Formats: sequence, C-alpha cells, structure tokens
Amino acid sequence: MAVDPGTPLRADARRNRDQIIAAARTMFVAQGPDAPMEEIARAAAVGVGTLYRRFPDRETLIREVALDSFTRAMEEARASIEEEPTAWDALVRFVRYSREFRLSIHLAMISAQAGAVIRDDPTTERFRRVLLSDLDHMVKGAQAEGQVRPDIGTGDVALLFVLLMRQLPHQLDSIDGAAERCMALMLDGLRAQPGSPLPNRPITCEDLLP
Amino acid sequence: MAVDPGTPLRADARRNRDQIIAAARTMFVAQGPDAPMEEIARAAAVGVGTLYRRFPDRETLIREVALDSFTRAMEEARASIEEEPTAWDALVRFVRYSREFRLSIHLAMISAQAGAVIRDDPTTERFRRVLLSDLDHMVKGAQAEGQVRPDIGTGDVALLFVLLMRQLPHQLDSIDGAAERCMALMLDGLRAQPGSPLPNRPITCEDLLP
DNA sequence: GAGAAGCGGAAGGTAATCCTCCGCATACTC
DNA sequence: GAGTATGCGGAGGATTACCTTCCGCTTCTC
Repeated sequence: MAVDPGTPLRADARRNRDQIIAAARTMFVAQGPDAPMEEIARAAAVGVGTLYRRFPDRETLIREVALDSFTRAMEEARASIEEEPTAWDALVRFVRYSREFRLSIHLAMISAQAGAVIRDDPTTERFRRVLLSDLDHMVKGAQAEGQVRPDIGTGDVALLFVLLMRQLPHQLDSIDGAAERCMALMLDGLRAQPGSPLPNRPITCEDLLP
Repeated sequence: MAVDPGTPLRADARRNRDQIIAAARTMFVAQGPDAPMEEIARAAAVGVGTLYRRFPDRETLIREVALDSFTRAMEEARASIEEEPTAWDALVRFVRYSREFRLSIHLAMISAQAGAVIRDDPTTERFRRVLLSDLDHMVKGAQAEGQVRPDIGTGDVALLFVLLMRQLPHQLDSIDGAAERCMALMLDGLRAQPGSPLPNRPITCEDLLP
C-alpha cells in the first residue's frame, strides 16, 4: 500500500500515472476537487483500481496535482516576468493566458477541502508561497510603473481572479468571449486612473497566508 | 397533497410558510439551490414534514422563493431609479446594496437546475425579464450620462455581477471588506475612462434571454 | 370542547460514491 | 522465449447523504 518504495515504475505504470494526473487536472478545473474518482479514472482511460494503487486516497491525488500545477505556474510566471517588457504586461499575460494559474488558484483557494490539504503539506505550501510572491512582484512592479492604481494590494488581485476563475454557469459560458470580456473589465478596474476611492485597506499577500 | 385549494391557511401554517421561504432564501444564497431540505426545515424551525406539505418538491420551493425574490428585487430597482439623482447612482445602489438582487441573479443564472426550473415557469420567467429590463434601463441611462463606458452591454454587467455574487471561499470571505473591494474594482472597470479596448462585441440583454 | 387542520421527526427507499480485492495481463530480466 | 514481479481492470460490498412518506400527537378555530 505504500506508494513510493523507491523502485522505479514500470513503463506502462509511469504512463498511466501521468495520464491520471492530467485527467485529474482537467476534472478539477471543470468540477472542482470533489470530482468522482471513477470519472477521473475513466478520463484517464484507466481502471479505478489503478488510480487507487497510485494515489491511495483523494488527498494524495489533490496534493500531487497541486504540486504539478504550482510548478508549471511558477515557470510561466518566471517566463512572463523575463520575456515581457513591463511588469504590467507580465501581469496581464500571466493572469490572462495561464491555464496553470487558473488551476493553481482554483486548488489553492476555492475549495475549502483542497485548500486544507494543500496548506497541511509543507512542500505544496512552500510552492504556493513562491507563486504568490511572484504575483506580488508583478503587481508591485506594475504599480511602480504607474500602470496599476496604488491603493490595491496583491491580495486584491488574487481575490478578483479567484472570482473570475470560477467556471461560469453553463448558459453564460457559451456566450462568445464572455470570460475574456470580464477579464478585460477587471483589468481595467485595476488600472491607474483615479477611479473611485476603495473601501477598507488594501488586501495584501499576507492576508492570504494565515 | 394538492397545495393550494383556495381555502386560507390557518394562522400558524401561514407563519410557518413564511419562515420556510425566508430560510430557503438564506440557504440558497449560502449553499445554492441544492441545499438539503432537512437543513432548510431546521433553519425555519419546522419539521421536514411541514416543508413537504407546503412545497411538495424542491422545484416548487425554488419557484416560490424565486418569485418572492424577483418581486422584491423589482421593487428595489424601481426605488433606486426613482430616488437616486442619476442612473449611475441607481445602478451602483442596486448592484451594491441589494441582497435581493444577489439572490435573484443567483437563482436565475448560476445554477443550471434552478435556472431551468425558473425558465420553465411562465410567471417566474416573466418577472425575470422585467428585472433584466430594469437593469438594462439603468445601464443605458448611465451610458447616456457618460458615466459608463459605451462599449459594454447590460449582459456584461450581469455577467460581472454573477461572478461577484458567488460566495467567496471561506478563507477569503473572512477578510474585512473583501467583497466590497471587489465590487468597487468592478464598478471602476465599468466606468467611462478610456481603459483598454474590449475583445468581442458587447453582451446584451438579449444574450441572456435565449 | 370537538373536529379539522397542521405538526414533527423516525424510518424506509434510493442514488451516488468510495475503496478493496483478486483473477488475468503485461513488461522487464536473463 | 520463459519466468516472474509488477501492474491492471472493474465488479461489488460498505457507506453516506439525501429524499420523501406516514402516522400519532398538537394546535388552532368556531
């Protein structure tokens, strides 16, 4: 029942494991981390037995998917920062185009269950913090450039995008470009024009790391 | 088993019915329209039996709660339009302070199940349309005033607030004023400053009424 | 105070999901 | 190419959550 005894996996087992993680990622985005194990297995073209052999319970699966996703998101964040000319451009690219960001934030924040699983695991939690600090870097940079209004914190940005990342209700999701338009409107809300004064104090990174 | 034979309800029965609707409303906001019947009954300080006697199934309950909520939301919309000096102020007041708006939009759009129940009932559906056209009135008015950017439609506004109306994840909901800040940021995104050009065409009222 | 109307909540039914187990299949080793 | 360890699938028992009904008791109303 132990999962990683050090001996390398057989080739087919390795392949199956990867398929399971990929399927679970897709499923978690679409249905949240409560998606039935059986459906995940089916999506991975694998029997439930195989799923349970590799990931003895749901928590393990969530943790592994999260780890995988955080890693990819971090890579995308780094690439955005390095390749885009300004911090604002990097921020836009990251929040707008990163499916991985989407899944990460979903796993890290939206579901209470998944959130707890992730926070209770030191490794995953460390990755999550690195990811948040990358986001912080972009936001602060964009503020320094004068592109983002000064009265917000990184927490505000994360919060806004947590909202946006949720699956839209079916009827609405089918409208062309709905999600893109919402995203654009939110980004405009973040920009540096005067706008209206915001209530309360900015929500910072630390607010998200209790 | 028939529910409304015309004979007026006994006083205690009437009271219980009101309590049930109130409890269901609260529950639907917090948990969505799948909230367990038993919990709704408990919140109404009533036995499940009583709940089922008055509302023979979940659909009936959803329909009645929706009807009640749409009616109140329409009243609030009318009051906003009449009492506020500008259409923009009316819009802000309505989306910002109306709990009823919150519930209505929740019921009407978010849950596929509830959405179908509502759309299949002619009365509820008519109310829903009136509500949407009130919103349309406010948005177009605010655009005419130059307060809202011209490149959006009422559907965009509805969409944005559908997102916002969702319950935030627990951890985030406890942060002071998080919801208010998100709301303010979204409203700023709607304002008339140039901002960035939006992708796709505006989403109109009609897009929401298929 | 009598009868109609209403009440509560135990209990049986149903559906969805979890997870285990074991006979069969496949990949690696020599 | 034969032998063996490793891995596979998916049926099925266990569990859980929820729905809904039913009936003996209570509360209104006249």
